Amino acid sequence: MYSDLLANLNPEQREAVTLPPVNQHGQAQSALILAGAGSGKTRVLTTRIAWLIQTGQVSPIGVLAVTFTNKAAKEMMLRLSAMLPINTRGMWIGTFHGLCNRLLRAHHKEAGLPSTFQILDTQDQLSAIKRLLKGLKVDDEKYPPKQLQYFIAHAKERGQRARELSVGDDFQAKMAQLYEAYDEQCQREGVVDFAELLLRSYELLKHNEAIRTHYQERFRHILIDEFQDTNALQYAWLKLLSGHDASRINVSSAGSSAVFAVGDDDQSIYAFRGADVENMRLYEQQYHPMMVKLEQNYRSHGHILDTANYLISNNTDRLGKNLRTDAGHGEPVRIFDAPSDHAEAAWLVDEIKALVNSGIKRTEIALLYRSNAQSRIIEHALFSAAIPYRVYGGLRFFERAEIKHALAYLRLLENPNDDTSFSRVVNFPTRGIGARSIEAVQDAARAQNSSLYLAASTLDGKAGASLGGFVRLVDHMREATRHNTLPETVEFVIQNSGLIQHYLSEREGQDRVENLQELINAATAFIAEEGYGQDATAATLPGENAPGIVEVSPLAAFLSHASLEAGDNQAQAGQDAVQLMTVHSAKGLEFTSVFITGLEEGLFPHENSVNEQNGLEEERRLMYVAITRAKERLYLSHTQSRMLHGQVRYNMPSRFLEELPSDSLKWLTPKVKDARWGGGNSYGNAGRSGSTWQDGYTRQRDSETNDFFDSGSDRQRPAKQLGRVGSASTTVTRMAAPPRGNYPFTIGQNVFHTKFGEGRVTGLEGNDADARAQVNFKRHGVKWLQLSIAKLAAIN
DNA sequence: CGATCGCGGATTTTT
DNA sequence: TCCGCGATCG
Repeated sequence: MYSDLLANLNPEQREAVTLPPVNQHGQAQSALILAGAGSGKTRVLTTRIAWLIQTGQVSPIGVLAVTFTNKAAKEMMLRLSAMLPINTRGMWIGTFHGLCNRLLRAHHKEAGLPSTFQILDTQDQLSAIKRLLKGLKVDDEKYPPKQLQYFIAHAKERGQRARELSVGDDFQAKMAQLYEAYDEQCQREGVVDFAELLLRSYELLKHNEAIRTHYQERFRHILIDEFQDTNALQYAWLKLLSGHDASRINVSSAGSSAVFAVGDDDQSIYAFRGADVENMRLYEQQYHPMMVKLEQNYRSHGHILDTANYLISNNTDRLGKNLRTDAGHGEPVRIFDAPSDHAEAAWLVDEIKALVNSGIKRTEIALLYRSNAQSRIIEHALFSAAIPYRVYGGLRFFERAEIKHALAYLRLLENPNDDTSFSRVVNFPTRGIGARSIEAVQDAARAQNSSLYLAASTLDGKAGASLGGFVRLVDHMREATRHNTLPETVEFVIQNSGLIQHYLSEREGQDRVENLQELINAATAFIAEEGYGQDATAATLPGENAPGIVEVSPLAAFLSHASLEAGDNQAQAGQDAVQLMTVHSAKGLEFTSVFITGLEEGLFPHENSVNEQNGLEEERRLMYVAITRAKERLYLSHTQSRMLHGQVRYNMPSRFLEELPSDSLKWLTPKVKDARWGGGNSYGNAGRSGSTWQDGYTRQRDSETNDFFDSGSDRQRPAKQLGRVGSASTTVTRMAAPPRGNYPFTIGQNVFHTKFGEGRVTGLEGNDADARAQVNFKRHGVKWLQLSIAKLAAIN
C-alpha cells in the first residue's frame, strides 16, 4: 500500500515523513525538519503530504502547503500527483501570497475589499507612491518614494499599520502619516500591494472568528517549505491559522493543527527582505516540534561537502548540522588568483572550454557571482569566445512595459478605480491627453474624492473631451468583450487600445508586438491549466465548495496570476548554454560544475554587509549556499584588481578563502596573501598592454547572434555593446591596474595615523592626487583616506 | 509629444 | 562606468 511511497527514502527521510501528527494525548504534534542542502527536502515534504493522505489521516482538502515561490509550489503539485491518483488543483498548495489572495477573493467583503481588487506589484506600488506624494505636494527629495516604499513594506511585514507605529522623530512621524495616506489611497482604488495581501488576510483571520474557525478546522495539516525565509507576519499568520496564537483565549474551540516545517538555518540568505531565522527558534519554543535532521547529502562529492561544512562551522548561532555523503572525495576544490577582472574572465573561458571538451554539458556549468554588476565582464568574455550563455534574473514576462500596458487596460475593465492602471495608459498610446488634462482630472478626483476614471467622465472643456474619449474607449472594450473568452478579450484589448498599432509603427517595436501576441497565448494556456472553460467544476474536489468560496472570473484570475507570478526569468530554456546568475538566484539549483567568482573582500563578503547586524554570518551562509550548488567540480576565483563604479579597486582575497579546509583545496596559482602583486600567470600581467575593447572589434547585429542570447530579455545584450571577430587565443586583456609603486603603501601593510592610530591597509584605489587607501584601524574601524592629505606612516 | 541631456545611484529578490 | 529616470527643449 503506502509502503511504496516510503520505499526509496533513507531512514532519516522516512522518519521525517512518518512522524506522528498526533501525540499520545490526541493533540496535534508539529514537526521541524532541518533539511541540509541536497538532502531531499522537497521529496520529504511531498511524500509527507502523500503519506498523510494515503494513510487516511487527512483528506486532500484538509492540507495547506505553503512555499515561497511559484516554482516550488508547482513542483510540489507535480510530484504529488505523480505519487497519488488525486487532482492537486483544488488543493491549497501555493505561495503565501497566492493563498492569501485566494482567501481574500473568497472573503473580500469581510476583508473590506471590492470583489474586483487588483494587486500592485513592486513597480506599481512605487508609481502609486509617487502619485500620492505629488498629490499631497510632498517634497520627494526629503521623503524619497523608494524609501517610503521600503518603510511601508517593512512595517507591513512586521504586521504594523501606520497607527501602530511608534515614531521616534518628525521624519518617522511624517513617514507614518504618508503610510496611512497610502493605505487610504489603495483602499479607495481597490488595490492591494504584496505585503497587504498577507497583512489583510492576517487581519481577516484575526478579527473574524467564523472564518478563522472555519479554516482552522479545515486545515488540520499545515506544511511550510523554506521555513528559515519566513518573516514576522508570515509566522504570525501561521500561528493564527494553526490555532497556536497565544494571544487568543480559547484558541482551541477549533483545536490546533499539526505544522510540518522544513528549513535550513544555514541557508537563510534573505534577511534583507525581512526573513527572520529567529522564527525557527521561536517555533521550537512555541510548538515543541519533533525534530529530524536530514544530513545525508545526495548532491556533492566529498571535498566539496567538506569545504561547505568547514566554512559554515565558522558561524556561531546555528541549530547545528553536518552534511555527509557516500560519494567519495572526488575532485579537490580549485582556487584561482587572477591579476585582474579581465584575466579572471579569460580564465573562466578557458576552464569552461576544457570542461565542455571533456563532455560536460554547458547547462551543467554555472558561473556564480555576488552581485549582478560582475556579470558584464564575464558575459563579454564568453561572448568573445562564442560560448553560449544564459543570464538569470532579467526582466520577466509580465514585467515588460508593453505587457504591463496591456494588463493595465484589462485591469481597468475589471476595476475602473485602479488609478495606477489609469495613469499608466490614459495617454498610452498617445491620444492627445497632455499634462494639463492629467492635472485637471487629478484635481477633480481629489475634489470629489473619487477615482481618476470617474472624475474623467465628469470633466468638461478640452480636457473633458479627450478624457471622455478614453473613458468611452475603455467602457466600449468592457461592453464588447462581456461575453468573450479570456483570450478573445485579451486580443480585443491589445488591438483596440491601439497598443499593437503603436508598436508596429515603432522602429524597434517588433519584439513588443510579439510579446503582446504572446500574452494571448499566455491567456489561452492559463485557461487550459486552471481548468476554466467548459467544465469549471472539474477542478473542484469534493467538499471544496465550502461556504464563502466564490468563483472569480477568468479575467480576474488571470490578472492575479499576472501579478503574483511574473513569469520565467530565465529565457530560452533548453538551449545548451552556460548558466550565469547571482548566488542568491542559484539557491535550490544544482550543477555538475560551479564557478564562484569575485571572492574578494568588499565584494564577497560584500562591504555593506560588514556593517549590518549579523551581516558577515549571512554572507558566509551565502557562500555556503554557493558551494553546495556543486556536484562534482567547484572552482573559486578572485582577482587583485577590479573595475567597479568606473574605478579600479584593489581588494584582498575574501576571508572565506581562509576558512576552507586546505586538504580539500588545490591552488591553481601560488597562494598569495600579502605579496599582492607577485602572482603572474598567463592570464595577463601588469606589463601587458592590450588594445582596448573598442579597438579592432566589429559590431554584430543581434539577429546574427541570436544563438547565444535570450532574445526575449531586455537586459543589455553584449551583442549591442561589443562583438568581436577572432579566436579566444588572442583574447585581449586590458590591465586597468596602474604600474605598481604608484602607492606609497601596499595592501596588508601596517600603518600609523596621527589621529586614528594603528591600522592595516586593506585597499587602494584612484591615481596620483586622487589616490586613496582603505585602512582598517584597530580602534576606529575601516576608513578610506586620501593619500595626498592623510598623514599616514608605514610601520612594521 | 518625442528626443535628448544630465544627474544620481550602483548588493542580494520573491511575491 | 553605465544605466535609468526626470526635466527640459525643440
